[in-house]
Amino acid sequence: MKIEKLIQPGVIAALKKLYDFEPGDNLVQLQNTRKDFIGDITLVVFPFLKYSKKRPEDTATEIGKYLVENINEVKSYNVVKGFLNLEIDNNYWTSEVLSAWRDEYFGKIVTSEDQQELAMVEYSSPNTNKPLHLGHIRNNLLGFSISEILKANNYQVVKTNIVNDRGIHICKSMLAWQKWGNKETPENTGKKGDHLVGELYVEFNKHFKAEIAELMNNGLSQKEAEDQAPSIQEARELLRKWESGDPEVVELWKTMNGWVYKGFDITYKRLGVDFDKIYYESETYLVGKKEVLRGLKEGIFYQKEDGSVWADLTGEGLDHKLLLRSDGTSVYMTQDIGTAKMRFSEFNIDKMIYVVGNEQNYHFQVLAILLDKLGYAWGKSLHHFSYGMVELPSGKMKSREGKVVDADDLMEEMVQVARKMAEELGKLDSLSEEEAERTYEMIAMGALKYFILKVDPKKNMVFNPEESIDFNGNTGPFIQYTHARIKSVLRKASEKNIELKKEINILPEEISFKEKELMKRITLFPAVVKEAGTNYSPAVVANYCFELAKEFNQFYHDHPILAERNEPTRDLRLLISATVGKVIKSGMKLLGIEVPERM
RNA sequence: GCCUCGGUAGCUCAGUUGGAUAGAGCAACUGCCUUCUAAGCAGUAGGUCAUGGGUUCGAAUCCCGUCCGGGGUACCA
Repeated sequence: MKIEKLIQPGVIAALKKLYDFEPGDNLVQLQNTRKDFIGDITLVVFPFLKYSKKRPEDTATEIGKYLVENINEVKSYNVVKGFLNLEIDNNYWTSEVLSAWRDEYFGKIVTSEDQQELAMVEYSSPNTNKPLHLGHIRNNLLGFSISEILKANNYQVVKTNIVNDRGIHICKSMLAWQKWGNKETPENTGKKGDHLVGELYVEFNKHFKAEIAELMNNGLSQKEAEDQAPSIQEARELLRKWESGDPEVVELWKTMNGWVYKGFDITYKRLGVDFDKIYYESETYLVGKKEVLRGLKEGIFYQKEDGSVWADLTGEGLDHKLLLRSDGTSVYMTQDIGTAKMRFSEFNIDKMIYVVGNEQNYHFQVLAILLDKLGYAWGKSLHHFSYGMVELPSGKMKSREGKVVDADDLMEEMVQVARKMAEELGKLDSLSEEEAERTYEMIAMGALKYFILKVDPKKNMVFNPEESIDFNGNTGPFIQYTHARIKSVLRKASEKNIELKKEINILPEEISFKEKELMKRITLFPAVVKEAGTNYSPAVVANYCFELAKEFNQFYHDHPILAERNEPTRDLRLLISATVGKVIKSGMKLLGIEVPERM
């Protein structure tokens, strides 16, 4: 039982008895006692003063006395100003840790399948004209992690990806291949497919930019130049041909997208993310178009004289939104409407979550309204999991200029650093080469993932490519290392035939401050998982894991475990160690981070 | 212009529904491996929580103004 659940009713009863006052739950403010004071949990009594009509100290004392007399687990109290610090009996903490250790699902809420809601999480959603970069990494890691967190909060989760496989951006790469590609393929160059296509995209922009400059020299405005440059005209022509099903163009499109998918698969695999269902824009945009036309027919939308279709959102305090261009082609929004329709007809979705950058807040605000207007009850309930940008010290990444941190390069560098570091420390000498490689990979990904996920998703973050991501301090490897240490102790324990006991018979007064701190920290895990789910925040889990690992390392430093002579103490320390290891492992799993047995 | 999000130590970030003396890590400096893994532990130093008001027992947190920055407001995605 959670400690708050134990104390809260007692406080309410105390207030009723002492002051004949019944507070709402939110008036009873319980918080963990700060380290500088004695106690485990603290009640803030200021809100009760107007009912007690007494000084804060006296009010606190009266309530404290009542709680000690009426709740077994409350051992003692002390009062500092308006804060009532309660000390909880140590037996409570040991029994909580014991049940955490025994509970296979500790921290998770799991019921039978028919009681679970279905959440669909869309993430990644790449364009197929360039390789994945650090921004995509944040997206993928957040999407994967939030899926794991939702599962731990009793959701059935369908991970989905909408691949933006059609449109003008692909045609730019296709055109570049036709004109300047020299018949290069991944096979004849050995290049990764998505990288090859990405190079072509940059190539296109190089020519495009030069053409614009020339046209502007000839007196055109920037806007006119951008519209009339031969490259863009040709790319548009390719798009028209694609839409009309020109076999040659469609063939090239299929081939180049195929290259890209092969490349993406490698990146996704190394990153450790996957999908249960993949949608392709080329298969959903026509559905969207149909929906928009239906909306037009039913008078939900309107058409301008040039043929373009719009939604009037002024009633919602927004602007007018384009849904179909004057030439009848669809825009981003059109496709998202189609995708949503397909998803909801295919799955019984209770909660739809879009993991998409905050630059698209407006887009999703509009999408929700449009779906609602089109008559879908679920429209309003979609959730845009909006996350901040990854920036370089010099500012935003720009893929058009090739100014990006490439996902594959970054992962490879991380592994190299991890390998070098492990070799210098001589840590993995006892492992086979294969196991060592696997561990470098695990540590490198741990460092990268933790670096990204420990930051509040809502906030922008800065990545400095000049400084490699740390492996010491508040990092993934620090937490992984803690786990490996614990595993090492457990291995040694079983070598010595020291078993984890089912009961702990330690005298409460023999429990040290740090031991108790650790036990308290362990019991917090379920609340952390829940909070992470409610707030869509892997960062909450990440920071918890760090605190837990840090406290364990402090404990480990000056508490002998196996060497401890007093058996009950040894048993408790071993139990704490094992449970911390278990919690670290499942916490890190929620972040998509594996933990090694040795490192 | 309008909408929106943000500004916490030199740097990267935490900071629960408003609570006690604002915390970590990195970088700098100093100690600790004959003992269960030193990718660790302990310590020193580092702050006008952008800024000015307001709300109250109490504000980094809530409200208003100002300054600075990001994003959006496209027949781009």
